Amino acid sequence: MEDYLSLLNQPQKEAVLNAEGPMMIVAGAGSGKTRVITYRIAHLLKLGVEPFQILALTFTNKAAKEMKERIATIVGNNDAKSLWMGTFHSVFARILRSEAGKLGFPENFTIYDTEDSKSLIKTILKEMNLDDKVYKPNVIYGRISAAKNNLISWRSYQQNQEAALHDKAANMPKIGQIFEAYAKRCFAASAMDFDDLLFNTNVLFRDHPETLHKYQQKFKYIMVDEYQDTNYSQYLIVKKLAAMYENICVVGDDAQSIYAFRGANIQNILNFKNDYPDLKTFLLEQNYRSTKTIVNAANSVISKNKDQMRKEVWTENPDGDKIDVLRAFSDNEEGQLVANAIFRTKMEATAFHKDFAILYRTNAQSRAMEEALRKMNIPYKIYGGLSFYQRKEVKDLIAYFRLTINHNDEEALKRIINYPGRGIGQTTIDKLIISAAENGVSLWNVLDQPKQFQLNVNAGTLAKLEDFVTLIKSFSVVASTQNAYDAGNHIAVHSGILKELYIDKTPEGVSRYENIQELLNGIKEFAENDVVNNEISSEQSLSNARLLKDYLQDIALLTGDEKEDQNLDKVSLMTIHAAKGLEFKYVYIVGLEENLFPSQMSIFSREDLEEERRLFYVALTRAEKSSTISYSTSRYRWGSLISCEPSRFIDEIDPEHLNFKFNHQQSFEEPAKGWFAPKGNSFQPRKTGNTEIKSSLQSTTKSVAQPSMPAQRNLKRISESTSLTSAGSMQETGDDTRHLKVGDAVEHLRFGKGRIEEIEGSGASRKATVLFENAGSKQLILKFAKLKILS
DNA sequence: TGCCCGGGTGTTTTT
DNA sequence: CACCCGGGCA
Repeated sequence: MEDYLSLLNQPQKEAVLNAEGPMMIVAGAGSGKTRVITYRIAHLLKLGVEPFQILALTFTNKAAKEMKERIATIVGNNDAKSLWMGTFHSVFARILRSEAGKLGFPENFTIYDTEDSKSLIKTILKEMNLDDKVYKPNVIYGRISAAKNNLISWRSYQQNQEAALHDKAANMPKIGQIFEAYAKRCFAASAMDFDDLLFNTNVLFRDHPETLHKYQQKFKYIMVDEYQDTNYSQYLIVKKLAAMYENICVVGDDAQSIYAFRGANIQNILNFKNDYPDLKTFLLEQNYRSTKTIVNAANSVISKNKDQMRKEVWTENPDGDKIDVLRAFSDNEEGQLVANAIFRTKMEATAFHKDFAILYRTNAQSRAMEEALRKMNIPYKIYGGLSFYQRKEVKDLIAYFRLTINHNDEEALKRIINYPGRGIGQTTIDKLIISAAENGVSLWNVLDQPKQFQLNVNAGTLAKLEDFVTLIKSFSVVASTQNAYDAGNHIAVHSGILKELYIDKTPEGVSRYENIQELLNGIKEFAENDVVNNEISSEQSLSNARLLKDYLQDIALLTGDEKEDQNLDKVSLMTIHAAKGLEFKYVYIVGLEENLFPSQMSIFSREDLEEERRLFYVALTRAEKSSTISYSTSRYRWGSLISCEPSRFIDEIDPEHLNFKFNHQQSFEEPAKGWFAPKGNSFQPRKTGNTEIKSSLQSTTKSVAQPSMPAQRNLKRISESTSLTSAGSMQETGDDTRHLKVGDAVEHLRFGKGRIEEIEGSGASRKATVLFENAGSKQLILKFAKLKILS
């Protein structure tokens, strides 16, 4: 710890030594940001600051964990553990727990994840008799989330002209009322969603100045990492907490702001100096990670952005290789090209698999990459996607835990009241929900005292409900008297979940059973660990055992598989967002196509496009030795083949850094001109061609094999493994409907004879409105409808 | 009450 | 294409 200053360059050193007052560290990509933060904390401790007086906020659990570990190696485990370091959400969830009473919440409140939130919204829509085709739960969730991130309560939302106009224009004028119902239901369920954790922290600090004061005094030194990604709600929390000492240090890079879509406000960092006139700014511009080629290429891209702080990232590292640009003719071929390149590079450079990463814009792109890697026996690991805690069986058991700890947890209750099946059907649940809503109480309240809340069910059902209540109550007793593992195990057994999964001997069922075992193992590990010491936690007042409720708090905000072994020698696959903060020797950025990267959602506004460009900047700068980019001229999207154009971002790289490699040995010949649909249009089916054969094969196999095939799963396997040479023509699936026009007579397998009234769309999404003689008017997607043409 | 089928819909990105 | 949902049927 003594000689850490010698490891730092001049601006880094200055930033580390500057302990007091407001400061901003603008850290270019690869400029040693984490090193500066960790050493700065070490330095504060050396100056005599107590670890529990330091608050360090990050955006991901991963970043927090990493930083804690690095600090531990410098200052030792004990000090590192006493630091208040974590994500915004986890730190303020912890504070909210100890202050919950002030907001009318119990200390054991539940944290709703996105799935819970959307499910609650759906329930509310049903109750309000709103069509979820018009009121899309996703959109509503987004609106409510955005409002909360801007500290707009449901009350102010309802009075907000702008919001009203927006919702009216979107044909959803009742979002304000849904918001209100949602907020009240969360409260009744003793639950907070992700945004509530920040929103309610703001409420706490606004309505309870003495509480705010307490934390202002406690946190003498505050650091915020990735400050460019803060939203208004987070911004205000930080500002209030720092108001007393103004020992606030924010670290970030405006060029790497990539979370505006979820409310992050890049202006927070661009305008930071307005809040603190005597702000000191430290610029970290020397890059230690990447080659000159990569640094300069990234600079040439980001210089196209208007909203940015002026800075010049540079490096003393060698020039390195140029950036290879690969072109493929299909998404599958793109996977092959990338897998081949990885294979070759690994051989030539004697590198490890873990030195490689494949980065993409959307998760859907991982499939083609996976397939190609698997074919070449290259081990890989996908980050993101469904995490362990989001699997159905894991969520089911955790729902039991949640309900055990917080009886009011509506989403947990709905999830398990009839799982495993105990004869409590949808009708009964609907009655429960209605009764609860009418009386303004939680579902549990109704369950617990059905007579008092006029629950109208027959005696048999009532007995089943009573059994369920008794079961959960018995779990609560166990959970408060036994440690987390014993309680968890007890619940897994007596809920019937373990048995249910044990009986299922399909591969999926076995895997589910194993997942439950793994979850229980995790709890065991947790229960056997020492209680972490911190002075606000309520844990101390209880015995030393770690209880189930402690476990729940621990995992509520975990997303990824945290305990993933970093030493596995595997190629990493992840979205660019997930790659932020990471580095790899060799990086492959795939899918550089217009409407994919940049995303089609972003190309209408400069701000959105600039965010995409920053995303590309982040991707490029992950690489140490080399970056490779690839694109495909066609790709499957929404089930149909579309043609693609290379991304504008390729053109934005200074061409002196690029090396176009367009050789094609391993795939089919370049198709003749006109094979693909003209620009922007969907691919028009033809009778020959790789992709077309494949899709008609699938429908053929399906219609032939269906009667004798028990499970759909088997069908899929067959269509995948059957040789392409056996492909049939399109005849069996219906006539060629490409020249179909209004007025034509057609026949449908199920609806019978009818006449075309209207045709819209093109390619795979081409739809026809058909008036059938007996079945009325239907809208059909021609690709799937299998119409027979009669006239 | 649970399964099968067809239709409809959706893809940014995450705590 | 893959997933979800609702309707129809056993």
